[in-house]
Amino acid sequence: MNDATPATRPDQRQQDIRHDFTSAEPRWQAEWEKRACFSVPDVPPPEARKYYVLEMFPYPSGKIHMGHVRNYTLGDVVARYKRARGHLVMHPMGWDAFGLPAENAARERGIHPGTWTYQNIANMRAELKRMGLSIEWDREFATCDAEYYGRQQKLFLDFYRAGLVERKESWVNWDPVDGTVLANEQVIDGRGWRSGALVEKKKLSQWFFSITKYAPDLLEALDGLDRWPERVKLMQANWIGRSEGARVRFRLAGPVADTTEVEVFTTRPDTLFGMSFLAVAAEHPLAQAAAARDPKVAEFVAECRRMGTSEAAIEQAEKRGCDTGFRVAHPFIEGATFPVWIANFVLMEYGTGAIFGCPGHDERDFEFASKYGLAITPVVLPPGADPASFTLDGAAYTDDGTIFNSGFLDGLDVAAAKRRAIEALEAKGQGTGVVNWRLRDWGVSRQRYWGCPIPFIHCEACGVVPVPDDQLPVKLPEDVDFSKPGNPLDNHPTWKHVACPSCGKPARRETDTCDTFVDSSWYFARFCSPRAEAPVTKAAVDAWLPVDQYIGGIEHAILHLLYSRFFTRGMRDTGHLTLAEPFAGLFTQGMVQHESYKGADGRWLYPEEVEFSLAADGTRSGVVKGGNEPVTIGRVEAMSKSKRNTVDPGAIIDRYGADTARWFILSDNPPERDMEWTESGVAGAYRFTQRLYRLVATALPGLPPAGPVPEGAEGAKKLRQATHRTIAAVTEALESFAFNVAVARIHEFANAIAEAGGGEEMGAARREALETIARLASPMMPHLAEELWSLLRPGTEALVAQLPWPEADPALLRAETVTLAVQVLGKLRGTIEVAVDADEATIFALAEAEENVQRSIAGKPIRKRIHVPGRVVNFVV
RNA sequence: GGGGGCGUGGCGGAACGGUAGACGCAGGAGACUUAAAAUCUCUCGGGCGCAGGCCCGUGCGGGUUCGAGUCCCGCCGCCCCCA
Repeated sequence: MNDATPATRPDQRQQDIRHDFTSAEPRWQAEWEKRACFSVPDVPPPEARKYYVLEMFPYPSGKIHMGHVRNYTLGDVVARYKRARGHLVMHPMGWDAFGLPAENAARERGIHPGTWTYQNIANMRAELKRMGLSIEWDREFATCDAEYYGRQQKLFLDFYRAGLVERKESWVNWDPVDGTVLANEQVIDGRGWRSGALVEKKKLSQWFFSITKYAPDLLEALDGLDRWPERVKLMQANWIGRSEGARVRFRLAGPVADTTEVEVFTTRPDTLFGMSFLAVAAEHPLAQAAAARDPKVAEFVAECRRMGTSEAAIEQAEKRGCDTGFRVAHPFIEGATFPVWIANFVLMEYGTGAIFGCPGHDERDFEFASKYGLAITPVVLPPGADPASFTLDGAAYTDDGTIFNSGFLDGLDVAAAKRRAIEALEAKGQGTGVVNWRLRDWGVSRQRYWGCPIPFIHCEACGVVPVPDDQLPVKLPEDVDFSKPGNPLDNHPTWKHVACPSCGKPARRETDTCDTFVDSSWYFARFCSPRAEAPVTKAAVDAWLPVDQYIGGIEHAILHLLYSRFFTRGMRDTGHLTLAEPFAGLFTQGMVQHESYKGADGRWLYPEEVEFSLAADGTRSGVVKGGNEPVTIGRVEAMSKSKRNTVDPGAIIDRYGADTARWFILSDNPPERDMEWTESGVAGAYRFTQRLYRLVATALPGLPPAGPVPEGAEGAKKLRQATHRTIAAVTEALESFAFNVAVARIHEFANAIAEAGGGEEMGAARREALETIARLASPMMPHLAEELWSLLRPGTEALVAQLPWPEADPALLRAETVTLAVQVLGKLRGTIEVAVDADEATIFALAEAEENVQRSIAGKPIRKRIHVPGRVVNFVV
């Protein structure tokens, strides 16, 4: 290769050798489909090693975006790799198809939500298919299919019968103009996002899944999820929010109406002796009682109500309070009483709506007590502090220490004092140790059309009656009117009027539909037997679940995953399946980002509207294409339609092909991080696909037929070692999701093949190398791999998609010699080449003799010799 | 405010406590072209030196170690989650 022959200009000829991805990619996609390469049975044979790969299914917005490309490429690499490793791989795809955008389209453009959704699905399916994903499309479904949501209704009813569903009153955001309930994110500055009307709080009867029943298990089981990212588990644990503490009953010094006690929840019963006040929420009965007899208190209570009630708002708001005039007795200190205040930072929804204040060891209490001149008594002594002289220095002390000023708790540490205090409370009958949870029950009622109808009927005589199983599915009506405000299901003239299944009298259908998080909480189970009569087939889910590798965005780290974990438990307890954890392995990918561009007038520009140029000093600038309007190159940020910094996957595939898009997306950086989509990066990936093709195509005439590789010349052995080391390295990289490293190793291997040249004696080793590189690249560039394979093995039956993964020959992984770094005092002074089995004395002698090492030692005595086999020699002088 | 994570060339990033910067992108020089594209070769952290080579360098300051990007302590900055 290096002995150039200018007269014939070999590269001139080579330039015409090009991989025509435009025809090749659809051809191989058709071939995979024809051979049903990716099909698996609902119930795998007992000897099969099953592997379930799943990416979070998309919302059918109409077009795929780069985030989808990244997500599905990652999953496809795993699926193809695991298949090659001999697993029976299930890799399905479906659509998270219910939700508000379809109703918005209906309102704005008069198109039916169903029509809009199924059109979008058709578009997106075609786009996904162009990516060459190894998906079993026969398992496809959309959550808006009656075949799907009907089974969901069956699960809903089973959960109801198992006591996992309840109906209770709850506050909602009500838009009085649109006549709809708004999600929190639809309320902007207290106004409805569409109508701009002031949102009101309204109490409605709503459906709830009793997720809190599983709170302890949902928390504890996180420990067993060893292939989940730690931070996701941490986020879930925080969300579930277990806190240990005590309920303490304080006797009122004088009864208030019929009330003689106030119950408080606290996580710090160890600090009870540091109490200086008791505080209740504005909605608390005691606050109401105080308000009733004192207009000033009433005014304060009303003020609290107007304030935001989110935890964040409360954290930031100034701590304010108002004395009720009531007093409570201390459970431990005989004869001591403390004032009862109303405080704006106490929440009625959390715990009991009342707290006891210990300003010495709680920051909020400290702030409150300081402001209103309430007593501050320290009862926890920091390590090393002197109890006689210790004072709090302008802040609460919240860390561990030794209890003092606390009677029978004195001398204990915080944890021990909590236990003792609870024992004492229980002995006196004034309290109990309890566990409190932050997790609330899951409200699933939505007052919308495009969702799964909740299968109940309201009867005046019989109350809430479940729809009998044989009347499922409760289908959405087709003829709906979106011109009126409110829920179209409720507005529908006939749909909701039905006979009560119990007494037969006229009754009314439930018009609420399910939160779309319900739809995505069990789709992974339905994929195992997507056409089954029951929601799932037990033999299928028991065999296929859990999902071995689940891949999706970090934005679903809490809700979707938690709800799915809940649903799986619910399905277990209603006999549908037998496991608790649906996702054994979880991988969360980063976002796809791009530079953003603005025109001279500040309008956002699409990347394809900008023409770039490079100045002599390396700075890049841009102008609007076809003119000279200057462009401001902005930050690299998440692709978004509003900033127009998007790249259309369809256009990329048109121009470079799916393999190039996949290769670039994998090569740029580790998949858990945010990646930057760059035009030059894609171009580089494209160059590599062509280079690989050329490497194979030009070598082809000189290759011997396929067969065993003989022991060859020295050069051949080097190439064979590179081949087998690359197999080992790529395998390891794929196993650990280091796809960018796998790509780098394949690049290096391509360089090694090119450098090895094409001498006659190299033939068999060269064939082995080229066949191997095609196969190693196949999970990432499946079409090109097939194309290369068909060149290398014309007429062969098997596709790369059907071949087993290459095996590295251990004999070729071993090296005869190894390069050791030689350091003097930890600084690199040279390297030596030694036989792998050389003894230490030989190695030290050789290292010491090295010219540059000699100079560094400079005749000084060597005090210590360190040898790390295969790595380094270090002399201490 | 609490919790978690991350800081390595111009850029994305490699690196079981053991030769920092693999691989790619961008850049530079050259070859082939009338030219461009494509392709190929060389170069590419900073400084000193004709060179052999030397010094500095993984956010900053300490520490542990024969040896620290990696481990420990304290800062600074950025990101995420819960508020």
